Amino acid sequence: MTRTEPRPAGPTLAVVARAAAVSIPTASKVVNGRKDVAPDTRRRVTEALDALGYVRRPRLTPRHPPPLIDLVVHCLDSTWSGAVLRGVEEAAHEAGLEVMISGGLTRTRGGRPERDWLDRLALRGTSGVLFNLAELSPTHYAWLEQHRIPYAMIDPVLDPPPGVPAVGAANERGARSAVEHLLSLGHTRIAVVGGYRRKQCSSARVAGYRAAMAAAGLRPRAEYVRYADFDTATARARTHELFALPQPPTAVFACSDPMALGIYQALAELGLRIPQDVSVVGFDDLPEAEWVTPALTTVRQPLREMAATALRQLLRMRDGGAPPGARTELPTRLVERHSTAPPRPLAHDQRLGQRSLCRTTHGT
Amino acid sequence: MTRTEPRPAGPTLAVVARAAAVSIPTASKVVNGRKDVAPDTRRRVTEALDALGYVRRPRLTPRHPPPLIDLVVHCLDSTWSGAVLRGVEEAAHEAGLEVMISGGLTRTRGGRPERDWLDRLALRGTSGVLFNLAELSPTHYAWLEQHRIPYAMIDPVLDPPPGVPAVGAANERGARSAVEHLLSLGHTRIAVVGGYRRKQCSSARVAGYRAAMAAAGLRPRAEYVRYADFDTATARARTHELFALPQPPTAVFACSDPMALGIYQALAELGLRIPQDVSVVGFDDLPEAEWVTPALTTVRQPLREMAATALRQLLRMRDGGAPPGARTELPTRLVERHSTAPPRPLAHDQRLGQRSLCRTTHGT
DNA sequence: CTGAAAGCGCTTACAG
DNA sequence: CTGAAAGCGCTTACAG
Repeated sequence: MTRTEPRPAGPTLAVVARAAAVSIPTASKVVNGRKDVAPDTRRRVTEALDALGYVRRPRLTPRHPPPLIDLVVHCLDSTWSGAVLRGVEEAAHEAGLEVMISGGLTRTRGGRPERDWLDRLALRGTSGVLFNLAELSPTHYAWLEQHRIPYAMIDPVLDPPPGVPAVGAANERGARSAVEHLLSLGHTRIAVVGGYRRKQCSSARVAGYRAAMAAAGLRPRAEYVRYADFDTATARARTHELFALPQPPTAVFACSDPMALGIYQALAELGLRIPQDVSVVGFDDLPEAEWVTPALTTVRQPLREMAATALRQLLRMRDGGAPPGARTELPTRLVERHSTAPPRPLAHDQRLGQRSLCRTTHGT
Repeated sequence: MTRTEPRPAGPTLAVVARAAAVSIPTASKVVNGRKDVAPDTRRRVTEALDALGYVRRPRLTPRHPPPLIDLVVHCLDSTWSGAVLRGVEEAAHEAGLEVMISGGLTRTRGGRPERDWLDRLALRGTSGVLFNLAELSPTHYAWLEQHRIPYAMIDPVLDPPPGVPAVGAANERGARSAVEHLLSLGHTRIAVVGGYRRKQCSSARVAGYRAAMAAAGLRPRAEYVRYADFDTATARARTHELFALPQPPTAVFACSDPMALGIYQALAELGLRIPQDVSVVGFDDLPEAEWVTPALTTVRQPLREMAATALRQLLRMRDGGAPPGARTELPTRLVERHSTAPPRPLAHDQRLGQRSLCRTTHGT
């Protein structure tokens, strides 16, 4: 905890008023920018205010939450968070609010935020809380309701209770466009590396994959569908499994860019080239998609805008607006870069490792 | 600006006290965790507090700044800021403080922060302000002093007035280690791409380059020293200039990782391979150094620790500790990855573009 | 332990 | 325009 100790005391309004030779109410008017003050009086008071370094303390009552919103992120130094932070900060600035970074849920135990954090939040007040990628428990929701703290979710892992703003991307459609792109290139043996097996947010992308395959008359084999918990290292391991299959895929759709990076690593370890030997598509369009070689073709998720939208919805509700209907889905867009190409001719029937043999022959 | 309007009013202490059938002072004691309350009374009050969702408002006087610190960053979605944010947040959490993101200086005009931001900062109070990569004007310093707001600088562009904590990395030594590494590989035609020509922070790295060259008995040619304002695109342009020279370098030291990325781009455009044709060393060790191919050899700057250190120094001073002497410099470390190798034999005398001709011959 | 009384640092009518 | 008076939402002694 902070010290509440000595520290040079700033002057009170009374001191300023005395210095300017006016009453306290008059000084108060100047501080609050009221009009009914004579120019000369205003000048004298302003000077005293400046000279003494008066610091105004807003009165904080439950009716007047401080002009700030809380952003809860799990990991502060990911490029994901960077995009979200920027979107939130811009929208907050527009609304005259500042942004407090909350580590509360980061240091969660068993899904429960630190009691300290909750207490402090209630203590200082907030105009609202924005949860990024969060999975709140019923206890959280109850607590927020009880304290009448408005909140909203950015790309929630689970859908929040009805009436709570939740903004995500068009996961199913986005995934579909990724797979359709691979299909149009001529791939049929397309694998998918999903995020969490059971969570709705990532199952929508796998569903998009299935839908695109089905629309092309293809039934994806069970062994082509893997899950890697949105983790780079796990995706790398899954890729090794995929390419140890009797019939490895010719293309892989990763349900997130960080997982695509894991696929890149595994492919490099296997001596397979992207996109000549294997095509890879990601999902997110984080900055690393451009830094990697070859630059990653991926589905762009408008993170900044998602974050800004969530904040605006929160504010609208707080000000008495109607709650948004269901989850808001912002459109995605396929960004074609250099990680995809038509499949290698013989790849269908041969192990991909035996590259040198396949140069001239043609498969199916 | 925010609305200060209706909003469901939280209960006042008086309401809670009435509900618990105690006096206001007694309710106040419970809220403040005082000991002199009977257990049963405390229970009744606590229940009323919870049931009514009472939100405590700390009294904010100049003697009691809110338990929060402000972090001012220029760009929220860079990996640099991510590292700094994380370091600050961790150190702040340790100290029981929360972190407010300030866009104030981001939206600066002519070096002056928005008046709005300054006013608001004074209004709500802060335990201190941390400036990241900032260049403050005398006006800023005066304002901060007048309002008795403690502050510190993380990797300042210009050194702040004496007595103000400033934490950076050992720029000169770090740069020297980068160039010594290239020297030890056998390079002699080593170019440097610096940040800002006139700013102290980046000139220290160029000085390190010169020192290492001099120690090896080499005098760097003037045309091998370029400046690119810490900008990727500019670094790319400078690289094209460098390799249009009659005698292009065999290695380039970039004074930041983002500039190294620009060098990568230019080299790819020129058909030059890293590290076979040209070696590249960066400075920072941001995440992208690992994502790029080949992985970048670079000088690691402990950003998280720099940020945490700046915060701790600020807090120590606020609590009456002695100001740190001069700028604090944290040690750097060369991280060897895959962007450096010995120079190509003939590279000294031939244009690097003519690769195929040089395979078997040997130069100086 | 409890709470009436006084005080703090304002702000809000409102009389002049 | 100005400021005495009343009020707000507490907290701080302190008497019982």
